[in-house]
Amino acid sequence: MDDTDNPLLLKDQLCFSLYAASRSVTALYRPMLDELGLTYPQYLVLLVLWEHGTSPVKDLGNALQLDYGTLSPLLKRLEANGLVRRTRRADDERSVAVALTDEGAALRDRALSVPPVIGTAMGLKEEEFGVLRDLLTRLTSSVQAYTA
Amino acid sequence: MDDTDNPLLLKDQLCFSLYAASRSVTALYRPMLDELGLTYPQYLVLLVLWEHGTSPVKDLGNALQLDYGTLSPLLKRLEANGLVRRTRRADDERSVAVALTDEGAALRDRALSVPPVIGTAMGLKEEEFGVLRDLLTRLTSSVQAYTA
DNA sequence: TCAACTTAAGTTGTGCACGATCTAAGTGGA
DNA sequence: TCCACTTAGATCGTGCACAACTTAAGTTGA
Repeated sequence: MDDTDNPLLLKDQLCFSLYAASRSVTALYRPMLDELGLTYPQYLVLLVLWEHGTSPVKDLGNALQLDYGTLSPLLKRLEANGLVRRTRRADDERSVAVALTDEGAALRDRALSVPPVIGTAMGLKEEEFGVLRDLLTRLTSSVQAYTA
Repeated sequence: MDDTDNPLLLKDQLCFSLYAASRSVTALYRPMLDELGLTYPQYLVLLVLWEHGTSPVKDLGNALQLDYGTLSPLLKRLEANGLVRRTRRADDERSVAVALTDEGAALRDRALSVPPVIGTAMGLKEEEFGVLRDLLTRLTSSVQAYTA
């Protein structure tokens, strides 16, 4: 078998580079987020809340591309840990508003120390960050357009 | 708060682009792998076996950067589905050799139709694939060097 | 030789992801 | 009005990921 004609070589698979990179970055976050009592997806939810304030579960799902099956139990854990509060909206009883508690809002200050460490560990040049983010964003929207 | 000084904006986080891209690509694979009766991590294990033949669990773990806690049950499911066979090595009873069954080996032919579809759906230019894969590979090794 | 150590693998528990299913609340048209 | 439909969210089951722990086999040095 001629390797140059083999489309199933692991090292050539972009999908595997992506999968491995994503897990390695999550692993990089883990010890720092442990100190904050957060998992990586929980951290992402808080990023949205710190940025946009109280949001319905649906908006969190849109922002992070996660469904209720993932978010409902995750938010329940965040609530159990005292970082958010969930309340049914009065004007639409179907909707649940997720709000930061004082403790959840205060955690933002401690989280500010995280991104610089991540950036350093990634070891890319300044302009490479932009190139990579742009390629990933285009890849994702192309794939999602194809799936839809 | 001035957005340009906010290091916690979701859309600026490379880590989120990575996380979202990885999940979207896995979702792209899902319907095609469903037809083969595989999950995405199972597909990756088979890529290694198709390429290298019978391998100890340890080597699979090294190739895919997965630990025994992930691989042991995954391999048990692949074996239950008749795609691989696990046998203790005679020369070192600690090691378990994972071999393809005839059925597992035959699945390769059907898997050959998958990569072209994935490539099309990603919608990147020819040279962008290489750039992206290279950036991701460097990112991963830099992050892993930092973690170690 | 045999106790200390290392290595390969498995097990358990927690927390994502996601498909499938369910419920309850809101909406719209004949 | 009221029935079909849609929407927001929760729940359940399966399969990763990964940390922590356990077991059994192999290795090594005093």
